[in-house]
Amino acid sequence: MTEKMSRRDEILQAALQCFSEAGIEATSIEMIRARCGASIGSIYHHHGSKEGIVAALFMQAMDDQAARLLQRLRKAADLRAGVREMVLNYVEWVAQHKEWARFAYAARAMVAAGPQGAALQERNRRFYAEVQAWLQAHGAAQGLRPLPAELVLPLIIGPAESYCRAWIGERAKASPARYGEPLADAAWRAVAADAADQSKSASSTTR
Amino acid sequence: MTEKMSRRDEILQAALQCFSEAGIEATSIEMIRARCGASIGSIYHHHGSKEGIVAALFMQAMDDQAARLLQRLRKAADLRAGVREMVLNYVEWVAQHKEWARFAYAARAMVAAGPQGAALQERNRRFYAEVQAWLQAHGAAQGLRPLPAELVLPLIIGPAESYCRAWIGERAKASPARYGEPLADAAWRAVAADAADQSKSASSTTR
Amino acid sequence: MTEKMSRRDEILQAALQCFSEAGIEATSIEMIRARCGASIGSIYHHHGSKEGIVAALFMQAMDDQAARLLQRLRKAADLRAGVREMVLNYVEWVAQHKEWARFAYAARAMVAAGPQGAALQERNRRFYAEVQAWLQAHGAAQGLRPLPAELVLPLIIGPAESYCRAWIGERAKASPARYGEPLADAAWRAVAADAADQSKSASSTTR
Amino acid sequence: MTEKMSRRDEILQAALQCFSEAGIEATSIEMIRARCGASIGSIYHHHGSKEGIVAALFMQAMDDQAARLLQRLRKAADLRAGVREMVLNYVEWVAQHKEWARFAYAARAMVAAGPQGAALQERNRRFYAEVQAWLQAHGAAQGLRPLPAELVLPLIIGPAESYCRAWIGERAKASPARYGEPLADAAWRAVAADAADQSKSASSTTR
DNA sequence: GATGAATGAGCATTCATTCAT
DNA sequence: CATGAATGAATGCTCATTCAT
Repeated sequence: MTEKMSRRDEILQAALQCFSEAGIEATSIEMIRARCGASIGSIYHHHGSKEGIVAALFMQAMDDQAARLLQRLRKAADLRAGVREMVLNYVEWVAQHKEWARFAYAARAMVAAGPQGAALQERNRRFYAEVQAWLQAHGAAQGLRPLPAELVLPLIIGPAESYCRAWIGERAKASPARYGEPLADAAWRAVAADAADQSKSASSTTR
Repeated sequence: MTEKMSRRDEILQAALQCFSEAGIEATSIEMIRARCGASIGSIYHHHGSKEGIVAALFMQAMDDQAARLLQRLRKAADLRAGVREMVLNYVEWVAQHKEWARFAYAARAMVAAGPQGAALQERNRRFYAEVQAWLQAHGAAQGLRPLPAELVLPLIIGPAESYCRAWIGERAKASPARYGEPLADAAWRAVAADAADQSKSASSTTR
Repeated sequence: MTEKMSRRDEILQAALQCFSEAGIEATSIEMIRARCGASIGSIYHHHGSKEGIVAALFMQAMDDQAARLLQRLRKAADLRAGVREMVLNYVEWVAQHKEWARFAYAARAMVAAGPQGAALQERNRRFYAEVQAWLQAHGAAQGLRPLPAELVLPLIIGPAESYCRAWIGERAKASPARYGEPLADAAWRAVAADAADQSKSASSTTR
Repeated sequence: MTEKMSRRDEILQAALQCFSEAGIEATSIEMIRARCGASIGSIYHHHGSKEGIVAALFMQAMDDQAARLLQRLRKAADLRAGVREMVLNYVEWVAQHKEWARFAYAARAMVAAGPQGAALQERNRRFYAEVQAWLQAHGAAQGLRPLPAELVLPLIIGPAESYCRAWIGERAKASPARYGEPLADAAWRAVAADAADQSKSASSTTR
């Protein structure tokens, strides 16, 4: 399994480790080369530039996270379960990919400002649309309190993200995976419609 | 007002603008020099290194934000009001200091990893202790639901931070200041004890 | 001859000329680059640092001098001839390589204090051991007066070195090569056993 | 005694320690300032430039050494005693002033190349003239073997200098002061007229 | 005599990238 | 596809020196 990785992916993995240890800017191509054993020329052949490596790793991270979420949403019964999956998926992904997550937090601004910025924007647009579609299809109109659209995801993911950043930065000890449930509960309380309506909407998403 | 600024502070202001426009790594000392008119030697005389400039600006940001919050907390009547002030202070500070906030988000990891890392940690420790003390003094034991301590601040600030980061990164349009109330409400719902207990504890916090 | 020199050696030759003309500290990488036509990157590619250039040049000088001496010693018939070769080899090498010698006098302290210091010490240890072995094999026990071991080489080479330094520093006019014989005679008088024993030991060293 | 040192001399002593520890080029004015407590302005007031400090320290060293030698020569009975004093004075001075000696070896080239170069040359000329005069006055014409003038001092001092340099560079362990007598004996053998004449000339310097 | 903020030319070194083999 | 020598612009930083107070 691990034995068969393409040269291209070996380079990405070496780069990820370097980025995580030293930071993106402080990592030189030479450091990546020393780690994966490839030649400088080979690295450029496969990725074009340092920025290309960063963008590829970042896009892979976003895609991996999104694919897992959409899969989990498909199995979620109702709105509350869906919100729960969003939070759990987030904390579990970060907990399972600490280095990759550290890199992703640091790389977003860089990728957004680079030549892949437009592609990233488009990717995000599509992903958010899918999530919105799922929410609407599961009764968001009644189940969620009326909120500015751009506030919904921050309310759901914000606390999880905030804790994960603290964990990544060694300012919090416990793995985010341990706090999935309380974070999911809080997310639901943050966005759910008033208590009176919640039981109704949660039980009958079709209406 | 602007007329009377020390050479030291002129340098910091010029650096902040450069950092915000080009990013910290992409800003050279020469760019800062060109902006504030000081000599390279003077910059080093006052700040020692580029890292020293970053650390000074970051510490000032943290201190400014913390000082404002502690002042507002002094006027907050009860637990709910205190939580609200935390959120409002956060979004308002970011809205009023967009460049400084952008810089702060980018600089934290750098400062934490640098020679000022220990000083930052100690500063944070003291600040969190003050906030915790305020919360305890205002009935957190009954008014807040039982939660891991390291989760409380992420739950309160997380959504605000998440939205602010989106705004800073031009992924959200409206000023965070406009969403203070809904974010404060959500924060309260995330951490408040169950409705039944809330009225009790809220009324009993005043003494 | 000059046509076929590796880029690495071209850089060393250019550096030697710069060091000799301006001094080691006063020579900048840019000066070396201008002289040999290589790029800055190429210089660093081949030598790692300015200190690396100095160390390489110094080690080459020591090796060149040592190799020549050991070759001459092989042809020396007896103890007196060997001492004579040591002195002659020293003054002739300096006379033939004035720039290299000037550099070597200036560089020793620097190399000894640098990362190559240990390598230099080991190299010297081996060289002195070879010389001592030659002396012992040629009857040093009887032919030389009893002297502290660490005094033998200073007694033999000291006057030659002292004069060479004066010549290099333009405080003496005549080429050291012209004074080989009187310096060799003096060296022998300095270390040879008393006259009565000298003839004996000198005649018995041949086998 | 030590309590009463002029600010000027305090600076020189601090500079000497810095030079000895870090090397002349690697010592900055700031390092000297930190060591002696004077201000940068004060250092420049007293010595004009870094080169001025080096020149002052070097000239003091030469003067100190020369004054001590001339005093000892006044008490020397004959030629051999004079040669002995030259060697003993040299090794004892170095042994007693290790830092100063280390500095002097490193500084000579620098001072000779600087604006004080002419002054140094003139100083040396006068000193050598005095030594030559003493030698002539004590029968050098008969007592010393016929040698090129520029070889006499290297022959006398060379071995001592060579050993002292090794000691300063930590390549020899024993204090040069311990080897005064063997070095003085060797010096005499190196320059003295043939054995037959030696007793004569040594016993009757006036003829 | 003393002070130390200000100056700015100059330096060693790094590093992403290219390209001939 | 792979290699690694070559490139050279750009950077953070040092440090001797000046000068107004």
